[in-house]
Amino acid sequence: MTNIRDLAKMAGVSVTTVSRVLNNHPYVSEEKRNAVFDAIKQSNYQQNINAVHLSMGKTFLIGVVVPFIEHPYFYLLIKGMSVEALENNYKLVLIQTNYMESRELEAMQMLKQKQIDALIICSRKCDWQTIEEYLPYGPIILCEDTRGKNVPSTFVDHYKAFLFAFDYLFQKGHRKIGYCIGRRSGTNSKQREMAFKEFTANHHLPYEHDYIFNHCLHFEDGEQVIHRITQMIDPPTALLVTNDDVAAGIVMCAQNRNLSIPGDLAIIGFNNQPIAKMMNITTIEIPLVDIGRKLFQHAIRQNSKIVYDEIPVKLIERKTV
Amino acid sequence: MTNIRDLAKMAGVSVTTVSRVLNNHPYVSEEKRNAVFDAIKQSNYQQNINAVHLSMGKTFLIGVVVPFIEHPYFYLLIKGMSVEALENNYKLVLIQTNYMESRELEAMQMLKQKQIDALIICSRKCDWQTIEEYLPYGPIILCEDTRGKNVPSTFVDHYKAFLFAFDYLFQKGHRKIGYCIGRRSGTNSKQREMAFKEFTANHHLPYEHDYIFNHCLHFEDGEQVIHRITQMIDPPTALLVTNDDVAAGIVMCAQNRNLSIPGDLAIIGFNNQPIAKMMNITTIEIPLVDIGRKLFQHAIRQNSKIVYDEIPVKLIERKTV
DNA sequence: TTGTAAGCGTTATCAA
DNA sequence: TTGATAACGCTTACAA
Repeated sequence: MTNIRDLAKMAGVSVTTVSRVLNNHPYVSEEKRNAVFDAIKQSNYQQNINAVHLSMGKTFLIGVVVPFIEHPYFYLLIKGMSVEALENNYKLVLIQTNYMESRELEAMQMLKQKQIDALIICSRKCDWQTIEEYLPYGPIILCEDTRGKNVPSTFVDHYKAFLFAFDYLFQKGHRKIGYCIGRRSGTNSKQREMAFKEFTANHHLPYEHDYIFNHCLHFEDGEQVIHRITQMIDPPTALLVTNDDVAAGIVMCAQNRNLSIPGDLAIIGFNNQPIAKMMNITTIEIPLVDIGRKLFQHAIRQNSKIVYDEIPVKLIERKTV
Repeated sequence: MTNIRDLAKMAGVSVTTVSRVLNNHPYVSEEKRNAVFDAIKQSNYQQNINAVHLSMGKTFLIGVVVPFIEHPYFYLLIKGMSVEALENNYKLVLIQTNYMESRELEAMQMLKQKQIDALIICSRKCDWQTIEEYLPYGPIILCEDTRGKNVPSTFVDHYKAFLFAFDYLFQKGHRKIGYCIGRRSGTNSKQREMAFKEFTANHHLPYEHDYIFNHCLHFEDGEQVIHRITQMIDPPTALLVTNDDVAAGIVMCAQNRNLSIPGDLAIIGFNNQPIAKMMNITTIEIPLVDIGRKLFQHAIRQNSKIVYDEIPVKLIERKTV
């Protein structure tokens, strides 16, 4: 492997001059520039990017922490980041945690070790304190409401969104409303639970634990929901479902069981994924790809001013309410 | 930032000794080892991993080329790779190409520049020659049949799989069989087309171009398929669908249009995704997560012997044929 | 406009 | 068991 020094020798110039040519810096005579180019061609030279990184203290790598990838919430976020990464000449390093804290720590370790320039945490298990501990080592961006904390974020106010959706259903006459989430202990889900408490309290409705359906991630999880509902003595008449795949699964299963939607059960999905459009599911649009892009932009932003980027959501009325 | 030299000074030992302690090498007295540990604690020292990489000529990063991530074929492959990456202490660098050749080249450039130790190409646009050109710079692994070529791979013989599925449908009495694919120009789809030609020729059936449905990637694409079929004068009576999401979409749409499945239209999906089980779709199981793992193993395998890793598939009979 | 030389933070060789 | 010191391949003051 020929290196920059060999190149300099071949071209009869200094290493600095080669470096200037390589990086398109000014102050190189046409003559020498060409000499360098010739040498590059002859030698089939290739920069060792690690050396560049070591020298510059930067890798153009952004770490992305996700629990898993096989879920629209995460792969749509990643999709958005990918677009932005491409445009800014960065690459994404994927860190799949499966919600194991040790892997989240590993990711932060990478930041500390300077293997990545910044870290985007899409969802986490670890506590706030841990994150703060790693803050000095580089930008950490979160996809959750961090207002009041010293970490930039792009997020949806799920408390607000849920309250809005509950009210909408209430106006439509529903009094027994439940919801489906992926992971009860998540930060976002805690906000949703707060909204649920607030809503039921405001309207003097009972706070029904049974109306909360956990572990709803994919289309096929809709089956469990319908199954449980049909077994209930006093089932909910409306459901907020935090992703459209699950909503679609619910709608499909309901059909098979002759449960009328929205007659017997009203459904509001989330995300406005293509499947919601196709199946005519009323949904709350969350621009996940866009959120991914913005998360990434935070990650590479130079100015150290912390930005909390709340993303508004929008109700798309279709046929399931 | 304190570095290894500072550490050496603090501990009153040489840089070499510090390095030995850091890497758990033998030949360090307990006394000096402890001195180093103390220094590490006091200084809050953190290795700069880029320096390590430069020195070792290795990054423990594996590049993964996918056109996009929001598709089970790709996210399940990635999922498998992630598992393996974790176990072997590697990280995955995601390169989303959207089938732009320039991005594929960029990925191979990363290999040449030694930013990644190996490259896994899950699907590609570029031609074979381009890949061969980059072969000298590091391991490139493909997820397609590379037998006879000098590149390791893990793959499904889609020619064989299709032929098998066609025969199965033929035995069930079908004479008008079509299929749905994601991208007609892909290597795998070309194999499938060959199988289709072979099958129709063998059984003296007409080779119907109309029976090939392109651009079928997601659940919602099933709608188009059903739409086109209902418009046909002489529609197929059975369909091979290269992914279960699309198969599910087809089944669901058919229900809505009072098309009986399998009465009017038999369906065989691919992958055996959870949705296929839930919707009782007959499918050809392809262990994508496993394939992802094996692809990764090739990528980090030391021995230079080229391995072609054909993965067998399995018919899962359910209710759509 | 050019070049020398000092980093960047490690690992690895070799002599002691 | 230890430690100088030379790589690794690049960028960037600073001097000329």
